[in-house]
Amino acid sequence: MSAIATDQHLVALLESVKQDLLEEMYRRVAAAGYPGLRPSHGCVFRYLDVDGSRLSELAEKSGMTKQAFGEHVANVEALGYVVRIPDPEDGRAKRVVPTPRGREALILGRQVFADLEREWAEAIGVERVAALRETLREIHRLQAARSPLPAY
Amino acid sequence: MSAIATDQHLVALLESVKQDLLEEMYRRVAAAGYPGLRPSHGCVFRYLDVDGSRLSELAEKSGMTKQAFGEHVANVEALGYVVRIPDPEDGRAKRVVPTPRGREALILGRQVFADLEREWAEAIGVERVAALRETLREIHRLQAARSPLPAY
DNA sequence: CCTTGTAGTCAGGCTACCTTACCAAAGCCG
DNA sequence: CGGCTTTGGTAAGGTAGCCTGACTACAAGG
Repeated sequence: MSAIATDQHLVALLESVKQDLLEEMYRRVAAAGYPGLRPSHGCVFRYLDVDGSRLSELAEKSGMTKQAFGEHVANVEALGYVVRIPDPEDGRAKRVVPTPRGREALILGRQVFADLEREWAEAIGVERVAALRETLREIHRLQAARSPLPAY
Repeated sequence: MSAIATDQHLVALLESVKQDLLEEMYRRVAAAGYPGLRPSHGCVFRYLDVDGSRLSELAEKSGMTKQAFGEHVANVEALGYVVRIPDPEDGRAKRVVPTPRGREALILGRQVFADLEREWAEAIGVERVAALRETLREIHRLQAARSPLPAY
């Protein structure tokens, strides 16, 4: 729903940079020997404890339904990066646990994000990258304050 | 695929702010009497000329297939914001033309984006919003230079 | 004309979500 | 203890937003 100068459209810019970040990350992770991972798998790893976590706990943190989340876990499991084991403390529950390879990929992924940000800082200045993050956070706070969350 | 401090994760921040922008925009447009529009309809309006445009032209500018684009046009047409009329100059082609209401919504949408940015500027400073845009553009250029486009 | 190219549609498929309905174990609670 | 409710997870089916491949209708050049 906009605009003459599309290369300058904030929505497009935000989307592009997000895409750039994700693509570059998964490109490097794949190149390092951990192929098959897609952006949507990020939700599995994002909050995943190295010792494993409850499925529904991860789903809730990700803001997804258990079903949707469970599907991603199944995919990532099929790729060999995690396994689902019965929770010894609760017969209903299952723990999502990274395999050794999964743990490596997890750590590498986080590393790559840090690397990328460092590279950007070298290219355009540490303070500008910091300012980017800070500005984004402030705008988000501002906007969140404006539209009260859907009543909970 | 990350990270401890998730509120600070750049990917999440970029996504959040993009969402904020889109949601607030469509909220205001709907509140102003133009309901039913969704973010995915943006592609129809984004490059739409006030006098109408060719479907395939819009599709190409949007980086989508004609089929996918055509579906969005059909949706937006069902909402009464555009019509598809045969192109008088080419019997194969059709022109996507905004209805009067569509034209109003189109202009309002662009207005709202400008308003929002101005409001942000008032809240956190003009130069910071400008810096945000500029930094995003630079990072995108940097990253685009790094990964050469899929050979064309 | 007849061939080749272009504009748009139709059919079908995939991914990433959702809702509704269910099962099975856990946790009260009388 | 036996039943009721809650909770963890799965199953089935649906939707939005994209894709590819196959097709039709018209255009345009020999």
